[in-house]
Amino acid sequence: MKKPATTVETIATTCIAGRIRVLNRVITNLYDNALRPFGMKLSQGNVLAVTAKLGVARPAQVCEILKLDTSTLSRTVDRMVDNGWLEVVPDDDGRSHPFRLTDQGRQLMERIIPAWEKAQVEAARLLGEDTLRMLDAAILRINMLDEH
Amino acid sequence: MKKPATTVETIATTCIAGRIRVLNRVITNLYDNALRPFGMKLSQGNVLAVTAKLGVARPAQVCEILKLDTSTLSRTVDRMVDNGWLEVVPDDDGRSHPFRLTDQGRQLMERIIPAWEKAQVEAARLLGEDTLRMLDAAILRINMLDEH
DNA sequence: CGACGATTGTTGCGTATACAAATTTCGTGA
DNA sequence: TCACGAAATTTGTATACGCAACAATCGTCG
Repeated sequence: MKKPATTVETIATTCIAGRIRVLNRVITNLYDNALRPFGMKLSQGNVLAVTAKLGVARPAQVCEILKLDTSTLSRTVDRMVDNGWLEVVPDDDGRSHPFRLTDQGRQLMERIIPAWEKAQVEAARLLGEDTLRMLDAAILRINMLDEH
Repeated sequence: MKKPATTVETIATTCIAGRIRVLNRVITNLYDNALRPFGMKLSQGNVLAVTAKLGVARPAQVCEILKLDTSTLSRTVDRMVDNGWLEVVPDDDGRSHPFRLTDQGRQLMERIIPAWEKAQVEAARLLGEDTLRMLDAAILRINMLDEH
């Protein structure tokens, strides 16, 4: 039964969030480098992928899945519409602004797959199998909380 | 020996980086909320903590530890100097701009500890012990690469 | 000494991120 | 119907992040 006695000097190495952020930067840069030739970054790629899965996507729904603030997604979608990868579709409910992939967006997804797979292999090698299993578990737990 | 046959619809749920980013957003928000009463966000808290550990810190060194681009740190340090938490110290080598905590910065660190600990407990509960172990392992592997 | 390459940071620019506040539209109850 | 609260999204503002280009300083080799 030892009391940890946190000191400012120990926080740097023990902070869970700090270490997740380091991980995030390293891995994100890896994918961003892989996607750069296509003029696309991972954050937009994720939106594209989720939209591909949903068919027609409502912003709130995508934000729920990606745990993104709606204001963040709003501007990301703007850029992707400008790039010709997404298009807004009309909806009965005037408050809703659903969107979907354009043909160009779907073609881009297809073209990107090899680069994405390469980054995926690299990331898996870098992190190790155990880490990947734990990532699955962590995401599961996070998603469970929302449904509760 | 099955070929995975990646399709655009499956990428959303399998992308390692995408899931790490989700994790990062959830956990970062948790700590940012805890630190908000102190006018401080986690990203600055990490710089503060690393600086506390180093005593006198050189930018390149902090960037190496946090895997941050030097341009990002440069501007974060500016803000923290403006806030009175860091001070730049002179150096023989005119290229170097090392910095350290001010008294005010160290006092802030001390005051923050309870809130940080609370977030830390919450994050640990949310992620589970196994995930924390994987985080240790992942960071270790990442740091090993640099030394190689 | 003096030019040149290497080291160390900073600036310009565009995207990503979230909170707070504003906006638009919807549903409902008087 | 119309007024008001709820729901869905956008705007305003500030920080975080990285790449490319620039700036400043240092070492060294001739």
